[in-house]
Amino acid sequence: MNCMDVWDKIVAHTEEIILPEELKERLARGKPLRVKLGIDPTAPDVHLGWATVLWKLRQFQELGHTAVLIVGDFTAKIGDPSGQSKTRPQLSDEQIRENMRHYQEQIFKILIPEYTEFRYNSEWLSQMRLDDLIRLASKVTVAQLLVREDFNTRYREGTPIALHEFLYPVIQGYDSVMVKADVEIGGRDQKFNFLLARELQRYYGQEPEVLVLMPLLLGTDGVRKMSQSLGNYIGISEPPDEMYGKIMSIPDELIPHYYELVLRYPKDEVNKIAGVIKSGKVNPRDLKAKLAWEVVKLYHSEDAADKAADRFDRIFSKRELPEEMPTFKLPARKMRIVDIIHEIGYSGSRSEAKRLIRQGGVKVNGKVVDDVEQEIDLQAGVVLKVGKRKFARVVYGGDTTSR
RNA sequence: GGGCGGGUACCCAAGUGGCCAAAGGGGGCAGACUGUAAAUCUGCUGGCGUAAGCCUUCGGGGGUUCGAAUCCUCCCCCGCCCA
Repeated sequence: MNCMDVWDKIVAHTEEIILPEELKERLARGKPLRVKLGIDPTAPDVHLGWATVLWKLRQFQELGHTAVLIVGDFTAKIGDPSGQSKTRPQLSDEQIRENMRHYQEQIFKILIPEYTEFRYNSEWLSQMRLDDLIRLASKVTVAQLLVREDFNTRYREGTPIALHEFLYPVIQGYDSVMVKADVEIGGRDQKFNFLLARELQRYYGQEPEVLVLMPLLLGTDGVRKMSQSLGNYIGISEPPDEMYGKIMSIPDELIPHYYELVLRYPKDEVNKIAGVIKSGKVNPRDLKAKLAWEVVKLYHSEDAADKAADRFDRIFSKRELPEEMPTFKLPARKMRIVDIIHEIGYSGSRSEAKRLIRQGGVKVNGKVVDDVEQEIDLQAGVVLKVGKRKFARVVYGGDTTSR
């Protein structure tokens, strides 16, 4: 692989690199680079959007560079002292450990463990003294911070901005200083924070890190970026059926976008796909099914992908029953339909179950049951469908409940 | 420290004594239509109850009243302006 190949590979699928010459220059030195990636331990699910960043990081690893993962445990332990933000809950050591265990399981589906270094930022932040912090803070002006879009709009709209929120980007930048990052990688929404890191590194006499900014993947709603807190995400560890189903439900316009960012297809192929969709020659559904299949294959297996596709077609295209469904054993021979639904956990409350029944969303053995009071004979076992996608086999069988 | 404006359900937001479990929108769920897409239409959207109804919810505590999201009072929190 010659230099040009390497460079093309690195640039592929990135949104922006700041500055490319600096990166070229550093790569040319032939020494392993330290590539920083910040991790928020409060959001432990790796989703497809985040995965695009991880794949880019993996490329660096394949080229012999080191991934330096900074776990933001310090800030996670503080939480959001003003209590304003639900996305920044306060976590205990225990929870952080638990989240990180879960996180690593997923992350190493993509990253190479031997080239991955984990650092917890409490390591240096908990040692920091107030005078250190003030000195650090003096390097950044409020005007500078107000440039950041979300701060800016909140300021203009008069919604509160707590002082510590201003501090977070500064602290994040300080992390870069502490690990002497050569490169920092992340979504393009991190640009502001990353630029600040460069300035701080310069202040501490370090060569500023190169920024590798990745495009943001749109979530299943097709409008906002994929994010755990917005609930529009597809996790890389989700069961195959879920994953397949969620991908099938993305808006059509997103198909090329997903081929590009999730499957990392080269630009010209993505364009070809977009062209085919536009031409109307192919049912977008088929391209979406292919996409869903590929993604499940990527994160699970070919076999799992086949099964998921098959199940999907059965349930939604042919409107048949899935081959497999969970079985619940309930302790009574006859039960009211509301109670059954609630008992097997397919509704959050009895009222919700009633609602579903009244709206015709519940079927027993293929027949709509719209009477909340309807008693169901479980002696022989029944097949229950709740809403569009929940199925269960329910049978009388003592007091054990199992899936 | 002073003045003004605020805090309502998952989110935004109306409501200023009973007709308020609380308008409207968003989101979500369900149904129709479909390709579990989009768009559209319809319905539902605190809990318990077969139901009548009961219970909990309008920042928190006390109070007035037959009755409070609405009035009084104290407290907490936020924004703007002045210092």
